[in-house]
Amino acid sequence: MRPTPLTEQELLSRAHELAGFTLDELAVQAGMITPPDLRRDKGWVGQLLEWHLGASAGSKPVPDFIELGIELKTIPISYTGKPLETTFVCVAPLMGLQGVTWENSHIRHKLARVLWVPVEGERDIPLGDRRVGSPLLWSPSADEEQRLRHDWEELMDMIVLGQVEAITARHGEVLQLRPKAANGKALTEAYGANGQIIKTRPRGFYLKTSFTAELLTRAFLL
DNA sequence: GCCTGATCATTA
DNA sequence: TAATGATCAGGC
Repeated sequence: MRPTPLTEQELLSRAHELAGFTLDELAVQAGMITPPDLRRDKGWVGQLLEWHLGASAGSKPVPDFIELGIELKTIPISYTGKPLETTFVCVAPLMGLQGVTWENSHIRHKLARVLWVPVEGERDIPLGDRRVGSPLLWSPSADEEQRLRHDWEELMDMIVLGQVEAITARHGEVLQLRPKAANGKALTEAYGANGQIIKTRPRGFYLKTSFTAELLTRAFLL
């Protein structure tokens, strides 16, 4: 991959340089082969952008740009510029929750500073022909953080009370809790309704498309 | 299994 | 057609 950017400005300007290129063009530069589609390569676009931007973390549980504390997120965009998918943030802790607060939560740190890179995502555009858009370096506004915190506290309360299996994607205005695993057979431990420990599918926190649409729109209007 | 990168595919 | 629940690949 390219050298890791040393400053926020360097990272942002490098991201701006990618705007307008197709994924095929970026793949050639990276020495990668564009897959026919994303059915078996769901993370390919993210990995391609990681290469171009010099993300350092790889698959480690730390920010993509460790030194800068910045997380990289590619986001598939429709013809009208709206996100086509929810955005996975991180796995939800289901055990060992004593002392966990919004302030010290994994998700809050993950979302503290995010470099959003929109990429055309309509399925009728061949993968290699999709173009990269203009990047956005984002931190939650006070209002956005308040809404995130509200949903997070509601969801975590249910988890602590042993109600994880009663949570659906409909809970939360901006943040969802949904299964996150290789398949339905993956199981992890969680609190049960009667204080016992149960086995359940691992869950992840996802940002709803309406929320990420707002972010992109707000930045575009400014 | 957990974590990274996410999108797929079917339903409501 | 948007949203939900399910799933794919790779490294450790």
